[in-house]
Amino acid sequence: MQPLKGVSQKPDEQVAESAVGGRKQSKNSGEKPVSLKILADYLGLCPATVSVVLNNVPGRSIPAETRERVRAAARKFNYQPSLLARSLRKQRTFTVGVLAPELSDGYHTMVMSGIGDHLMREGYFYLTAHHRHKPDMIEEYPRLLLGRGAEGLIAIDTALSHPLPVPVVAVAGHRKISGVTNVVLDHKRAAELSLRHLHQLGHRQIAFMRGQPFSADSDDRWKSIVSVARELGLEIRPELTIQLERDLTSPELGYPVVQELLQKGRRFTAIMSFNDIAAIGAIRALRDANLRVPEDVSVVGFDDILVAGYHNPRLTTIRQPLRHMGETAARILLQRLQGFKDYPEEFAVPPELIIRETTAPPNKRLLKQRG
Amino acid sequence: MQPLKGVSQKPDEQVAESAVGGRKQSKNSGEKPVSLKILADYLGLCPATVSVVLNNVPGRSIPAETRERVRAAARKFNYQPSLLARSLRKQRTFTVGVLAPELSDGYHTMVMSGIGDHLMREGYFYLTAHHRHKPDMIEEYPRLLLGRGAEGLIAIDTALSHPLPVPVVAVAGHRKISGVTNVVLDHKRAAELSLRHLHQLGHRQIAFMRGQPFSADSDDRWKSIVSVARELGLEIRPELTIQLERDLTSPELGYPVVQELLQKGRRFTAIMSFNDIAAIGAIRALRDANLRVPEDVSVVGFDDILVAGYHNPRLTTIRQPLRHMGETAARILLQRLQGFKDYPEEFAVPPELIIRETTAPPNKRLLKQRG
DNA sequence: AAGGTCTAGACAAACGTTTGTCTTGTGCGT
DNA sequence: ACGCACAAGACAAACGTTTGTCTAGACCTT
Repeated sequence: MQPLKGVSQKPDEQVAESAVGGRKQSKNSGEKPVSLKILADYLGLCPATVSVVLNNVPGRSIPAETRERVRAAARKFNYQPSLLARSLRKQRTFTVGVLAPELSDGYHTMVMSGIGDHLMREGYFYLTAHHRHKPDMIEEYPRLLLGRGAEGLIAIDTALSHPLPVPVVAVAGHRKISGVTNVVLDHKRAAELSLRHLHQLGHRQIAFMRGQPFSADSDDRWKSIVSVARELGLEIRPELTIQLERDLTSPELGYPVVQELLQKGRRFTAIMSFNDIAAIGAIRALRDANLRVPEDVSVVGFDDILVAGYHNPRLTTIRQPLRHMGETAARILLQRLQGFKDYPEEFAVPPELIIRETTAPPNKRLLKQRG
Repeated sequence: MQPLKGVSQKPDEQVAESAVGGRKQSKNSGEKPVSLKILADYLGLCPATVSVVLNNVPGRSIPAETRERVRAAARKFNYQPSLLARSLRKQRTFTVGVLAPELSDGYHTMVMSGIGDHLMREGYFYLTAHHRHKPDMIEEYPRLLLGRGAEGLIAIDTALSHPLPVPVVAVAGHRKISGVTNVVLDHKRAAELSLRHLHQLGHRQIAFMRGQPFSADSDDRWKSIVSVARELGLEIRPELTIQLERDLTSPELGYPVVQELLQKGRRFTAIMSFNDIAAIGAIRALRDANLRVPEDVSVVGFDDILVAGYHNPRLTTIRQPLRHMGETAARILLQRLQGFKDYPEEFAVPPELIIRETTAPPNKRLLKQRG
């Protein structure tokens, strides 16, 4: 018999046996993990056979007794196959890469949460990278993730610039790129819901926020608003249009721009914000100018991030089913990884209007006063 | 010359050259990534030599001309080494695992953000897993992550039950486990800051929230409060003590418990909440009972998650430097991975009192009325 | 008793790297 | 002309798996 490396000689040793049942993991703390080869040596078998047993490979004849012996040994030494080695051999890593601009704000994490749920449920792992909208990182990280074994990528709000050699699903990425499936909000529907809501309440003087140029959603959303406004016969006035520029995820994003609008003496009875965060900033600017929300000015947010419902007053907003979009993205990616060729180029998810406390009919009297 | 697999025969071919400079990545979309062996075949060298050049291994003599030839070829075929294979060979993956209960709420994502920043800066990747406080998952995922190649683990608010064979850093995990470094808040200091603040304002009838049993921080924080209260001569009354039970990350966590307190007619002028989310729920319950915050009841939160500053009224709270704690955790873990043996068992980070709008002197008149 | 079929498992190659050792050839000094 | 040092790179083993093929013996059939 060969000398064994790192493990006890005696198969029937009691001490080691109890280390499995009890909490004596600490015993194994410093030691290397047990490999197939070591296990095989211990059992007097060859590694291949052990592998076959442990993976229940069909079409191999191994007697039940041997199988049990192998499994017992695996338990005993707490054998964990090296997924690294397995991945190398099988050319499958069961790992995908997730790319996001940021990890700490509500939008992305909500999507990530949906992605994570689905991936873990399906037995996949994921590597995360964030790029803060920096183009060189957006260029570099996909490569790194692929090198690191990612079989596919999910990109959240990320402006991918060219095709990649693996399946990619983009959430809120709007460029059409070959090989990239886009999971997007149905922005037309979103614009309909929000504008119609304000219109029905009686608002006609509405201030609009356009998203930052680097945000993937900005363009589509704006086009939809323009289109729906036309349908409703609502005028979009340039002097009531705010262009966001700053890369912020705090309400400060919406505060100064609304403040400026007020200082210039513009008249409006409602604001359609680009997102909830900016809406909160806008509301603060309004309050600081002694305007009440919604009595004096109505505000509609966008996204329905967690904060929206907690805010005071609670925010009327367009809900993006973010978690669901994340799940959808993960699901589509996994389907594509499983060789499903017939995937959609775009997958639109319907938004929902959540009416809370920041919208009300316009205050005619006030409007007159301020003009 | 050997036949080459998958790449063009001619080294000087113009088309391939331009594929590197231009955006023609799409050409390579379906194909397998180029391996060292293929590259070597193409160059008429052996894989080892190519590896040596590309990694700038010192102590090897390769003429500059050959080196340049190799590098040119690598660029040309957009060679990306398989980190999988490299990891297997070098027994280093540059990957760590991150374990969290949840991905979508402010607390964990803020910590994750700090972790992610530091790890990426140092060239590490990380795999994430979330367990929703389910014990079997807390048991299983570390194993999986290790099998997947994680060299170390960071556990956020996770009740690890036993030592692991790799370095572990826990954020807000309070059990002392061998091999686990704890990054924790200085809870004693936190209790001092918040209680003293309320005490100085004049509050004597304070309702307290105790965290859920499964939350790692709950115990320590409570003990600190009890201890500081004693020092200040403040009485902690059982009928004003709320025990949180539900596993929620929404304000609903704090709403019903405070409502119940009010219905029972308890007198109090301030609430010390277990966290910001619960504080927001508490405030809502107070408002729904026609009590004003802070005029009638003061509320102190905990964590200073993003929402705290956005809320209306803006929340007075104890800031946990969450991002910083994440960074610290990552830094300690990396040090330990680099063989730094002399790591601390515990690393306490000081909190900060953020005074905003939810605390004010007590309303004596009201207190009398309600009694 | 010879041939055939099955069983139990060994063997070897492969995945894509890295790294220690070995070989070949060239140029040098004497 | 000889040995030597050094340059340039080949060779092989290893990391831990998986999987297709092969073999030795056992058992069965006629």
